[in-house]
Amino acid sequence: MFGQIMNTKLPPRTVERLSKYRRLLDKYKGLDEAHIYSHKLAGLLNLTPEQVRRDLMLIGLTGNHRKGYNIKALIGIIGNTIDRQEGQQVALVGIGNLGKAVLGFIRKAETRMNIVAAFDIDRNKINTHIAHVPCFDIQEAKQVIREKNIRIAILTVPPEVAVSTTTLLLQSGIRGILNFTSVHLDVSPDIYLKDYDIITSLEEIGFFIK
Amino acid sequence: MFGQIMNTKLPPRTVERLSKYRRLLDKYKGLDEAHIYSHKLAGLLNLTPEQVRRDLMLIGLTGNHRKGYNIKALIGIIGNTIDRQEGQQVALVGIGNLGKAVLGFIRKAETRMNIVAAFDIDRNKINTHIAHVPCFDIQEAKQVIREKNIRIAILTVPPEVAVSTTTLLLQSGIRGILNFTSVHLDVSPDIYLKDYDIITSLEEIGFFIK
DNA sequence: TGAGCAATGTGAAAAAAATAACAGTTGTTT
DNA sequence: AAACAACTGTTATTTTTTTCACATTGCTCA
Repeated sequence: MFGQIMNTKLPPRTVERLSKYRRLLDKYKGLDEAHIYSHKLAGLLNLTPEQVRRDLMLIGLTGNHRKGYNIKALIGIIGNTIDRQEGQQVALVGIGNLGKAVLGFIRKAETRMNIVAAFDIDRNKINTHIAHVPCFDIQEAKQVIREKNIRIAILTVPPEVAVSTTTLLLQSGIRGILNFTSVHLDVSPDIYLKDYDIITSLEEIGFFIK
Repeated sequence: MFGQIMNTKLPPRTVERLSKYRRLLDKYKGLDEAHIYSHKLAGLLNLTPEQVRRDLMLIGLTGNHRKGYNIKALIGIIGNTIDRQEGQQVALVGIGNLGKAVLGFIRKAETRMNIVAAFDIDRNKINTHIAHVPCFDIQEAKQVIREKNIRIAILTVPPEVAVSTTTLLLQSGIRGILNFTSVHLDVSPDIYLKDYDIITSLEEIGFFIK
């Protein structure tokens, strides 16, 4: 309906920005105008208009030379590009403060990334629901991940068990990991790993403002 | 002692990696060998040896052509490069699940980024200590931030108040922000802002593994 | 209707970052 | 002590990402 899925490779930075365009515009949807200019969108996200136009060009979205880009079409095509049709299943591994916080975030956001299982070792959490997500014993991970067709894990376990947990996850078929532990995970190149390294980020900020 | 502070501009990616080298090597310190090869260090962090050598070159560290890089010297020079002598003061703003988790992380890590104050609106938290960090009413932010010479804030407040809180922080003299809210913050270019956008990261992972 | 303006779309240039290539060093071995 | 091996230091090349520049388009309004 909104143009075809582009299976040409997109630059990682573009994918990142596309996700942001959509989240921003989800709020605009319905309200206000039906269209938005590249410079408006750029301004809202501290980008340049050229960057925005190029990103949209790459996913085959064409705007109106006078009115800008149709917001619904934009949201639609971004969805066709970066989502799987049926959404993707995500597991949360480690239900501590951080895990709960992440759950809260994602529940509020409009996204097709569905957290469908959480894992922990705490008997008090296992077999309960947290924020509507069923909690399992990490022992059952392999089975649950297979059954629910989960490919992505958010890793919020204590650092001591980060490596062993990762090994288990990879054996269970996980293909992408969002790593909140400060532990470096050594994974093969076909696994998509994204590190959220708080200390490093802080030190980076520290360096650049001094 | 370990070579001079280089005040030439370093690429952001280099600064990021330097922080990681140090964290990794802090664990090696004392143990094992006194030296490490670029290819060993690269292997441990999934980088290329060339990248490592270039980074170290940029901070003026020179290795031994046969033995590699002296680990203590490496840690020392990275410190001289990216730390302030006296460390830097950081505030945690918003003491929810996420805030507490972040506190836990940083307390465990060896870093000169010191969290010296936390802010919230919850009467039950104000004037207590959490993980040895004193908690203040956000109303007092301006005063406390000035007094304690805080320049960096970790923003873990609910999205509804993200923008207003940021305004307050910037008025109080904060120069760098690590933003955990999914809200886009529009700050002037002289403020160093780093976004931890969980949804975007997840969608990016989703795209690249499909 | 047609001139003007304010967008878009995109090739080309520039900047930033990563990778390759290799000469130069240093310890080791015979 | 000469040949070797395995590193480092750095220049050159390639790749990736951003920015520039400008022709083209589509609405508006005189």
